[in-house]
Amino acid sequence: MRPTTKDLAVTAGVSLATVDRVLNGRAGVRQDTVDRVNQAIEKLGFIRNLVAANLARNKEYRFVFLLPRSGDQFLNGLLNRIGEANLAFAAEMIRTEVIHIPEGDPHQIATVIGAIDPDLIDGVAIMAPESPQVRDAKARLAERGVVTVSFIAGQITPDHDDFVGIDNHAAGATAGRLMGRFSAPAPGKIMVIAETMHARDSLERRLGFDAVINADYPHLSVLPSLETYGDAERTARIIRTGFANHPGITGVYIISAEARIPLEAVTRIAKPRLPVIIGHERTPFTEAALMSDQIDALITQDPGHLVRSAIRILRARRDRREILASQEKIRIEVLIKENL
Amino acid sequence: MRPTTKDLAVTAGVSLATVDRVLNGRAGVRQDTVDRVNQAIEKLGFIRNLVAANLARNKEYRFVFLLPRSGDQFLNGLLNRIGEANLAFAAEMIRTEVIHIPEGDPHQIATVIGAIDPDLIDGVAIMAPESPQVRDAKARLAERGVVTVSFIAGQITPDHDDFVGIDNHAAGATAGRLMGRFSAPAPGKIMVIAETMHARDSLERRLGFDAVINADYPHLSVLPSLETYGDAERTARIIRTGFANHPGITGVYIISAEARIPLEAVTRIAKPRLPVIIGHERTPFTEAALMSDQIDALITQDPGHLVRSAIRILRARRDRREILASQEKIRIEVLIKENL
DNA sequence: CACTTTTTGAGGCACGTACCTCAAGATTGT
DNA sequence: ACAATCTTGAGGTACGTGCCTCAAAAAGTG
Repeated sequence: MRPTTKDLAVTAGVSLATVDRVLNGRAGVRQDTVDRVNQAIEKLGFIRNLVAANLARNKEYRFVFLLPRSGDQFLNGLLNRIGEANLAFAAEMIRTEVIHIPEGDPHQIATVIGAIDPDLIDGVAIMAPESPQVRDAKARLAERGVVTVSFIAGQITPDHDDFVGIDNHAAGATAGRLMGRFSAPAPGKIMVIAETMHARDSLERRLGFDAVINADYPHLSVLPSLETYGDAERTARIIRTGFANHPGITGVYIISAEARIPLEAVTRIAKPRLPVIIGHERTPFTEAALMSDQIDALITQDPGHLVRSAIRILRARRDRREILASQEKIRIEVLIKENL
Repeated sequence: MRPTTKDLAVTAGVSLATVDRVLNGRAGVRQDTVDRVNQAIEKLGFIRNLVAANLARNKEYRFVFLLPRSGDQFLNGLLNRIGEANLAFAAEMIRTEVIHIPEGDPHQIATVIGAIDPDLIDGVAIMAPESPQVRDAKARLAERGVVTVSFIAGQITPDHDDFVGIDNHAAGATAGRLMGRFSAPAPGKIMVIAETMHARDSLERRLGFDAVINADYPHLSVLPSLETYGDAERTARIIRTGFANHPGITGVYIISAEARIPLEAVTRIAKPRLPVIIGHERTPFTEAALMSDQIDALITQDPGHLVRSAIRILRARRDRREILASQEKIRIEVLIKENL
């Protein structure tokens, strides 16, 4: 049988009350008594029964995902996964909700973060671009006892806050490697399309991409990034101009999470179909594009894994428990038609 | 607050005892009473508090992984992950152990499975090649109340048993696609190396691989599979012979989970380094090979995910609970240097 | 020494569910 | 209408831990 607090008490030669004081870090226990209890823990291999502990606390974990409002397919996928996770974790007394934050304005985002009530919320997963305001708001939240994680986007991890998401430099490098290997060994130009290059994520992906291409595929030249600002008309215009100005384009790399608008434009404009097209994230649209050979590869991160990982980390931090790092590492996945 | 059994009793107009009878499927309750309780469950959105339920049952889940004895790196990785999972799941009253089974002989494997004591073990994850003996042994185990999953290798999923692992046909097809795209658009021969082609996994991978190559890369021809039987000397010999007999080999596909022996032989024998080498599974050796450009891509399945998924499925089946399918789908991962 | 302060023990109630017993009520068959 | 059977209620104990109170013991103070 697993040792219980009772066994601990007997082994350490103290009472249950003292064991409880030590286990929960309450004051008023002499150091050598603390040591005796810890030795007993060691000796018996005692593991606190979280099941019972949570029951006794009658605790419910209340977590919030702060996500941008935009309704693109990647975000919709995330929302679905959060809904699923809410069901799956219900049996473990974890409840999650989503709060949508206005895009762009760091002050507004900081305001929303500041409005989190520590009495109602235990932890927050924040998906927001890096900014001093957000950083400060998170720090204040942490002081008030709410744990936070940076979700997909956001800060370079400071020590007191975990990051859930992929290494975007490596993701870009992965795209670069595939672009290089999929391309013919002949000169060609690569068009790069992003929603905006003001986001750290896009920048890092671009850097990773360029690093690989420049190092190993010098016959390919990467054009300056085109920015769509999420606007379909603008996208069509700049892509059309791009192809007009740069004959010899053999590949396209779509950096942003919403590949639909750029890919549709490229498919319409570039005839015949370019040798290599690579994008990011799995959505109903990109999946279909992969199946119908409109795109060659996708670099993705699993939204379900992202969501569950964020929840697990929030809970672990809340309980001041260690996390199983290998489980929480978000993989950069390569998707082609065959392993969809 | 979450509704409890007490709320259920009040809403349904019955006693706690009756609620308990319905919830746990005990006999002796009239159908319309059952319906009333179920309506109350529906109405309140009652979710059984597993935390409390497991505590009350004072149950410990005892699961076993039946793994081949062989000490290759992939298996070692699995063992490590099982150890980790054992720690991570300890707080949830789940204990796992590993039993090694003799390789090869279906009768012996069936004997080991038959020796599982239903009073000591709640569930078993079995990694063993398909065979009638094993199938029967699993069926008998199921009758005695032990849940099972096929782990990585094994049976085509019958209805009463889950499969944890990747679709090997798709995995082979993925390898084929990468081989095709990474290769120059010129005639070439592909050497295929497997430990044995008697295992269903290898066969399926080969079929998937061939399907893609034949369909889309007719300039490549895939040679008959070489079988190493895990023997280093034999491996070196047949590979040497292979290269001697077939000039114009431009790629190698290593099917089996243990890529070390074949890859070392290929690296030693094929000079200059072949244009494309593709293998399976992430191990310390293949990781290093990827980093040092001895191999171009790996098709992998995450051992940690495999182990945790098997455990979650065993627990869910044990509790007669549904699983979250999207979480348990094992992805076919593509690993290159950049997304290691 | 008496006195204060700190440390410890003993015990109890709570969390939500499982599982048990016993008796009372309802329903059935004759 | 009777007994036999089925169904339900009431109440209890248990799981392992958290958290509380009160008193007793130990340690430290002057």
